[in-house]
Amino acid sequence: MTENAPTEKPLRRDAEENRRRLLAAAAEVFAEAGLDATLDEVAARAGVGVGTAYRRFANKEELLEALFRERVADLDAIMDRAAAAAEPWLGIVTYLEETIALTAGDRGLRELMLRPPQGLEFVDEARARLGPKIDELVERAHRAGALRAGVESSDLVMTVLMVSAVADYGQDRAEPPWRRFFALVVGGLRADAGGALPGAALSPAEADELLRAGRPGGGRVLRRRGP
Amino acid sequence: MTENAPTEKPLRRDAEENRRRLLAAAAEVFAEAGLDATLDEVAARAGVGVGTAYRRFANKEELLEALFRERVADLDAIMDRAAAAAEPWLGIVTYLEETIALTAGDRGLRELMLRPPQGLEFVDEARARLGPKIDELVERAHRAGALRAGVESSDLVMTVLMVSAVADYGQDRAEPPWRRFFALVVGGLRADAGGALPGAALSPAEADELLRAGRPGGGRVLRRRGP
DNA sequence: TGAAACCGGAGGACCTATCTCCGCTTAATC
DNA sequence: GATTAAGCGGAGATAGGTCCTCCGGTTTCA
Repeated sequence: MTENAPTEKPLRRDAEENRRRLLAAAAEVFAEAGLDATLDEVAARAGVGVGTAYRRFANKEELLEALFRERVADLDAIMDRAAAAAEPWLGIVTYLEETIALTAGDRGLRELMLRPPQGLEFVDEARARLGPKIDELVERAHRAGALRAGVESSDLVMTVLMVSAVADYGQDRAEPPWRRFFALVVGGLRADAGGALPGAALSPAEADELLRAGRPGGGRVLRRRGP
Repeated sequence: MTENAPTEKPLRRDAEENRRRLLAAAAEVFAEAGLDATLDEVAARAGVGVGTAYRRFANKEELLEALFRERVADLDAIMDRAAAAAEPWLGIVTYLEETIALTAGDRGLRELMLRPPQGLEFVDEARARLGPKIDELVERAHRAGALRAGVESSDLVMTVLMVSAVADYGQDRAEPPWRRFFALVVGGLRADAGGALPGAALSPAEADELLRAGRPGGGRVLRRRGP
């Protein structure tokens, strides 16, 4: 889980331990406070000096990458599982439910996917990979007549967004509240929910722009030094 | 609409004109960029120097208050209209639809209601007024058997939140996209939508905390000078 | 036991936002 | 038209925050 590449020569024991602590602290801090938490905060939570943090990770960006690489890979895994679902409708629900479950309570991951700081290519790559997989899922469900007329893949993305917006709270409960709100929404996607939705769906470009428009802060999360 | 209190002696004509321009510019800027847009931005959009802005409004807080007082009053008006609706279910839809319509495309108003900067009492007062009115609406609808079993007023607030989170875009279209997403959600609230929702609703205190937790920035919008 | 690796955290460099100040301009009044 | 009080612009002072560096002292490991 937290192994380092064997190509580099191993760290001293205390250094290795501190690295582990930093990653654990970063996971907590970014999950709670979002991407613009400072490395000072992370270091403090890890019980370690800032200097140590910057010795292990050249900058905030590098820490984010180390931390979120595998979490983004989880999103890919979810899509694969959804595509392999026995029934089309189950695939849709799998995608929605597991994506929300993964991002609920991890504000950092949400912000990473929704308004990616420039300079994190692995996020852009992931977004580019994920889009077509969702399209596929939607087409399959429509062919089976399982989806409400007129529902497009941007509608599914918006569904994730809507529920995620409200998913911050109460992760510690036995039944996290977002499941309640998800239950509220998901029925509207089913074929038997009623006629076609009003208006036109967002085009991929529009959906993307909406994502990037983001919340306060407008996308500027990393303000690197450099020239 | 933009009249000043007659208790103060009137401004010079150019000053009055600039005040009007500043408010108009502020409405645009805060609607687009949210509450942490700067007064410099507002002044620039108004075609006026920053000095003029700070001469007319002692600080950002005062400008926000002048700007949003009436918009908050609109929320009260919506609640009254919803309470007076011929049928209970219509009341619910009125509340949801009109609130979303008002806040969609006005990011400033949304942030104001969702993570009010400390020191704007009129917002807290409004929030305190609005809560019981929503409760009333829900009770009435339940008595009439119009609402899905177990739906509480916090669920309605969350519905507004969910759709609002996605309402930023495309206000200029004939049919703004949020209506599409609203259509997706609203069916889940009806009595015929299915059994009770899973889990427990958020308590008022929990809902309030979720609101205040807010997005990046955590509530610190005004950073006053002073001692 | 010695040296290489590592540590903490004060503080430097830089940025951004709020608000002030003052020489000049404009509107209102006589 | 002249007088004067009110208003104007916008550079920059001030405060506060973030990212990252630096170096004297400590710890690990051979």
